[in-house]
Amino acid sequence: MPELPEVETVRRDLAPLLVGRTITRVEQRLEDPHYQDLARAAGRSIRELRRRGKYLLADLGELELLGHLGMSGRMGVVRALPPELRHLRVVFHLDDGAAWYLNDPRRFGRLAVVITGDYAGHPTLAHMGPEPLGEDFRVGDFVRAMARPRPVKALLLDQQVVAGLGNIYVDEACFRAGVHPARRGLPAATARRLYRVIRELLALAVAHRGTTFRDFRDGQGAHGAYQELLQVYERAGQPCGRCGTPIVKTVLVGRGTHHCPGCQRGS
DNA sequence: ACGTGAACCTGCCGGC
DNA sequence: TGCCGGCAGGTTCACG
Repeated sequence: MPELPEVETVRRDLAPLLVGRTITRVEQRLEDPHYQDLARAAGRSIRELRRRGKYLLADLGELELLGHLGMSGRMGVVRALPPELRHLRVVFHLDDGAAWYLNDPRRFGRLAVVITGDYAGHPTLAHMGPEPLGEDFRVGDFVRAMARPRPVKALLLDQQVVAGLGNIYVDEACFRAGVHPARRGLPAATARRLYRVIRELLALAVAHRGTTFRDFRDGQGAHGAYQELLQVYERAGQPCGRCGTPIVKTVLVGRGTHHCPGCQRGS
């Protein structure tokens, strides 16, 4: 569940359970370079839980705990660890007796304790573009970025252009803006439309707690509702809600890509 | 320097 | 039923 709306949902759910707590013990269940210097978190208290793009950032004072869920990472805060979590990687035990865990079958997720603000070992975070729902996401910068001769899909997946978009929301944003994902060098008017769509789409998805696949539930037993609003993602063969043309699935920049041939022209 | 493709893992689903 | 290939919401590394 790891694009901006899903990570923001995790942040909002976990923050009240984590902020003000002290990490008493760090239990790393698997030796993996994806987990770095975690023992340094022991004895630290969590002052704030923030999000940057798809990263979670726990403020530990002079240190900072960076978290990324990868493709399959799930986090929760529980009184007792459920035995059905078959891929527990890391558990942070808290001073109130609760446990903050990362369960991650594919091990693409990352956790690292760093000096606050020192993202040298995390290039994506170090070069993260503007937050799409924030003030620093400027339409002028975005228009310039989208004028480059790369597929729109590649540019939107690039975290330096705008933070937090992934495969689902890129396809959905292209559909809503009527832009073919393989199109290159967008004119300014089209890029402006896409800019507006991205902000609206992500705000709506956050309000719906993101998109959940299959039967996933997070640590609180909740799940996202945005999947009911998906218009192209995972809808290959189904009629477009706008024009009725069947949605097509292709591969673009190495990712499964969904679009409506009727509404999205000009590849 | 920049861009694309493969690699990194495990689980699940559909087809034979 | 069982095996195999293909695919999955991301990032990073190796190449051209």
